[in-house]
Amino acid sequence: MKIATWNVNSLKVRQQHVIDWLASSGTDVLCLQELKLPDEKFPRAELEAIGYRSFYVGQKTYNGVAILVREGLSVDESTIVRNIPGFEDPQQRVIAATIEGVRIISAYFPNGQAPGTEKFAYKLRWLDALHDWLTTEMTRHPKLALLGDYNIAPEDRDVHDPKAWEGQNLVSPEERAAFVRLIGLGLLDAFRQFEQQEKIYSWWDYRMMAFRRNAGVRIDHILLSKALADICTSCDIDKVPRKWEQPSDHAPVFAQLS
DNA sequence: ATGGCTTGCACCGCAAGA
Repeated sequence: MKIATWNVNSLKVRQQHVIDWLASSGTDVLCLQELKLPDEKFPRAELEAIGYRSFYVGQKTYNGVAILVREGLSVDESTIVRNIPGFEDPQQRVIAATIEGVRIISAYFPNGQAPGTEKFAYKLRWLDALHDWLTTEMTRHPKLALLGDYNIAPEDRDVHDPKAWEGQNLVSPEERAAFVRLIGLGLLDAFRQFEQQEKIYSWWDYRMMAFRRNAGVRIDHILLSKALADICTSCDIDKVPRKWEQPSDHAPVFAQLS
């Protein structure tokens, strides 16, 4: 099973990119973030036409997450969870589904704006709530994958210019500590389970020709429980869609399970 | 130098992203 995550920055604008990438990559399960559309505008029929079922929770203008599943894979509708249980939040950032016995979670972590702001405090509260919920999820589902836009670059090697970024949003000690706490639940960063080239990133600013300069950060991740990490044979970031016309500022991250 | 694009909303310039 090939699983992937992609922040599309508007599914309305990127609908054809998603369809093209699904076809070229052979992905079985694709987690999407930043749909930026309400549920009634989700392109369910268009994705069904190319052989994918959609599970999603959206809202107007902001946020919104989905899981696209190749037809033929077993999904029990009763396993679908939207949002973090017990965490009151009008922002739609989480959807989970059990697919072929694998717990798949698609998550759009808050951006946080900057340390010290109210949005940053919300990010930390949200990270706490995610951690607490995952504690239970991990015991219920030994085979668990947390995919999404984490808005956290875990280490300096995940940042093109660590000096310039030091202490800033996405790399601050508080955010990195939260990432380490997730790892502490028994999750492994799929990307780091393999030999990787240096300076591999998943997001580049639209401005300042950041992509051409490879001035990026690695903030989109696939975390796997031990049972899944044991059967994971590769994890990579596909930069190609970032070169397409009118691209998302994020590139898809994908992993092959057995 | 805190901008530089891109998107959505709404109809103009602003919020938000990271």
